[in-house]
Amino acid sequence: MTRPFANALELLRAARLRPTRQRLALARLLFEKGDRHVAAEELHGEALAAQMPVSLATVYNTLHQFVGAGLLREIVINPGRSYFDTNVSDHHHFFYEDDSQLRDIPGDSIAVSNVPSPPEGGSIRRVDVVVRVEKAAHKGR
Amino acid sequence: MTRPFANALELLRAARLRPTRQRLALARLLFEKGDRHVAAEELHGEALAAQMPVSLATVYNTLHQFVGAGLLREIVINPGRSYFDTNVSDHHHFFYEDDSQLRDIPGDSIAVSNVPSPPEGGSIRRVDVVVRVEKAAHKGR
DNA sequence: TCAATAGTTTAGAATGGTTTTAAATTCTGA
DNA sequence: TCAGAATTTAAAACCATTCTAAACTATTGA
Ligand SMILES: [Mn+2]
Ligand SMILES: [Mn+2]
Ligand SMILES: [Zn+2]
Ligand SMILES: [Zn+2]
Repeated sequence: MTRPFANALELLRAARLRPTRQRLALARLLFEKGDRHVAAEELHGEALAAQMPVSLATVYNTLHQFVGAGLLREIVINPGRSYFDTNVSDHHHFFYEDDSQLRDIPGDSIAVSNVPSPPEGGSIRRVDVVVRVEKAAHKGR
Repeated sequence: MTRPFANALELLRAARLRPTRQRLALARLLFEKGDRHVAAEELHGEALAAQMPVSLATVYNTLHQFVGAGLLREIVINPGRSYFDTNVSDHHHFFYEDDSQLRDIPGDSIAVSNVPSPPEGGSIRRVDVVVRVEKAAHKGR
C-alpha cells in the first residue's frame, strides 16, 4: 500500500547502484514529488538550487542509469532535448507545443487498436502516443 | 488520377517557392520515388551522389519550407535527428530500433480511441503513434 | 532588354544539448 | 585499514542543426 520506493536508498539498492551522495540527491528530487517529466538541465538546476551540487555529467549518467534500471523512461518529442518520465507505467502524453510541456494521459482512458504485427521477426517493444496540443484555436483573424 | 504533383516544377509553384535549381533537384529526390522517411544529411548525400550539388544549409532550408507548405511532415523519434516524411496523409509509424528506420503503418488499420480532450483552451493539432519494434524476441537465455 | 528588388544559396561559424575523457575522489568488501 | 572497483567531475569533444552575411539568381515592370 506504500509507494514502491519509499526512500531513495531502497530505490538505489534495488537498482544495484551505489548510494552516493549525488545519486541520493537526484533520486529524491525525481521521485519525491509525484510524477514528473524533466529534462537533464532542468534537474541539474534543481539540484544546484537545493544546495546539492552535482555536475551535469553526473546528472546525465544518473538519468541513463535510472532508465536502464527501469526507474525512468526517456521520451523524445522535439529535436535536441530529452525528457525523463518518472511514471514508468503504461501511459501516453499530451504535448503542449506552446511551452514544450508534457502531461500524462491516464493509461486506461486511451486505447490503440488494430496495430498490425510488424513484418517478419520483429516484436513490439512499446507503443507511444503523443497528442500534440496547441494553446487555442485562433479567434477571428 | 495522376499523382498530385506530377512534376517538381508544378509542386514548387503550388507552394509559391521559386523553382531554383536546388529546390527542383531536392523535390525530385524526395517525391519521385514513393513514400520516404529521410534525414537531412541523407538527402544531402543523395544530392551530391546524383551530381546535383546543394549545400547542407539549403537542404535544411528547403526541408523546412516544404514542411511549412504541407509537402512534408517532420518526425522526431530519437534525440539528435529529425526525419522528413513525404507521406503527409494521416498515418502512423513503426520504428525499428535496430537500424533507426521508419516505416508507415497504413492509416486505416490503426485507431486511437478515447483521447481525452485537452484541458481548457487547448486544441488537438495531431496525434502521433509510434510503434517501437525490436528485431526479434530473444531465444533461450 | 534591363535594371532594381526581393528571394535564394552558400561557406563557414556558432549553437546547445549531450557525450566523452582522463584524472581525482569515494565506496565497498575483505 | 586497504586495495580494487565504481563514481564523479571539469573540461573538451561531438554533431545535427541553425545562423550569418556576403554572393548569386529569379522576377518583374520600365
Ligand atoms: Mn539518452
Ligand atoms: Mn526542424
Ligand atoms: Zn508520463
Ligand atoms: Zn510516414
